[in-house]
Amino acid sequence: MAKPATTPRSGLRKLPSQARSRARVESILKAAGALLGEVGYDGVTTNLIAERAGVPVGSIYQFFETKDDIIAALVERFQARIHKLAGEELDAASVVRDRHAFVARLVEGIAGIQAEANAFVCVFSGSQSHARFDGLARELRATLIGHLDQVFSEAFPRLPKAERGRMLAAWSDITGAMIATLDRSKPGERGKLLEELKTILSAYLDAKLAATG
Amino acid sequence: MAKPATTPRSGLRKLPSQARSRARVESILKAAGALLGEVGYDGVTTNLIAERAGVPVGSIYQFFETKDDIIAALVERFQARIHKLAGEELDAASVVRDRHAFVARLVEGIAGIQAEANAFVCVFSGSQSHARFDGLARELRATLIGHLDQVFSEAFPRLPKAERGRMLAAWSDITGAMIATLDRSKPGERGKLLEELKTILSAYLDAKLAATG
DNA sequence: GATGAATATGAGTATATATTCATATTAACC
DNA sequence: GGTTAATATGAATATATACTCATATTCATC
Repeated sequence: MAKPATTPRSGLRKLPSQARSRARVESILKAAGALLGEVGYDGVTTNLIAERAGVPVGSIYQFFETKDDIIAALVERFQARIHKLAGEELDAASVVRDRHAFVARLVEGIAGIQAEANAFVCVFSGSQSHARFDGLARELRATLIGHLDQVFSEAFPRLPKAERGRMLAAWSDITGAMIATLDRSKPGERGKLLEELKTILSAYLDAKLAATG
Repeated sequence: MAKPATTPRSGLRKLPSQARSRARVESILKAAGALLGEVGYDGVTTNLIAERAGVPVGSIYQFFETKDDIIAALVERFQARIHKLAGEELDAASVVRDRHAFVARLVEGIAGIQAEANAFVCVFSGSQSHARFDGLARELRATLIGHLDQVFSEAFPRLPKAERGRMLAAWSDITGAMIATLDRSKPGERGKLLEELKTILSAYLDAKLAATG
């Protein structure tokens, strides 16, 4: 009775096996991601998500145990994207070759999945308000900062470890703040804000490197 | 009966006339500001504030109409500080003279009132989740960004207005994000994080100016 | 087209949290 | 020290929101 009919994976209460339900799960995730950007984590209610997704509340709980599991599913996708970026485009050699291009690819990569990025922001910078996100936030840190830390330590061996850590923490904070702004920006501004974020991170990186030689 | 005994001002339901109650209002504000940094706006409950302040819940409502009025009172103090900074230390001449020192004074000025700064962050970057903060957020923008905008337009006339606007918006986002991190940092890290914030804002400003000549 | 499994539905429940209010205590002033 | 206004107190109330569940519908497979 409480046993799910299909083996649960990936934070889903049960795997949607029919096309109909798979589409529903997608619409729920999409609605939740968009709403996160618009009204923030605590502004998001299950009823809001359901309404936006065009499904009744009950359907949400057909596939997700809790509201937070929706966020968690989005974060999982975010992490998958980071892994993909890491494997394909963001290695030590490419930072050394052209660090501004590296920053640009990172920014574009994250901004390319706005709904998931909104979940990242909510968990990453909101974990202090919601203890249940602690574990997820740690994972996120390991995924994003951990990878960059490795790349940078290889690319810039003269930059002390502590400095690198502070810089990457700040990078994440800055990126998170701008992602949030991005989501509320007018369509025409979006591109300019992305350029702004690239400028900020690049200038900051340059300054850190200049300070250490 | 509903009429307050003293003329209400400054968001307070009634002015505390005795020393005892004035101290209570202070302890409530202090507790609320600290908790904002620790657990965020939605993590703050009136019971938590009361407990931390060492007063019963009822006492909060003796002086504040709603929970948000506590935040509003903190924001008011934040604005007062900005006005003070603006009048005394942050004018166009001083940016032109030494813009890194200007940034440093701004950062120190804001970081010097952590409890109030936490309220600033909560209203400034949280207004999307809480419509009731819309007006307050607009005021904050006018106070902080408005002043800097004026100073910068005088100091750097070659920087286009739109660029200036984007930069100041980003400045606020960055500062907000770092303030939040600051509050959760270990005591020993605080100073270094403040330096980091100065580095970021300075490097960004330099980059913008370099791009425009 | 019949049968069981998957999915849909939304009114109803449980819980958390802001706010009140009736009552008790303390200060101020004559 | 008596009187009134200010303040204190926290159990009780109102409300919002996450989540459930009994029932209805749709899908897959024969």
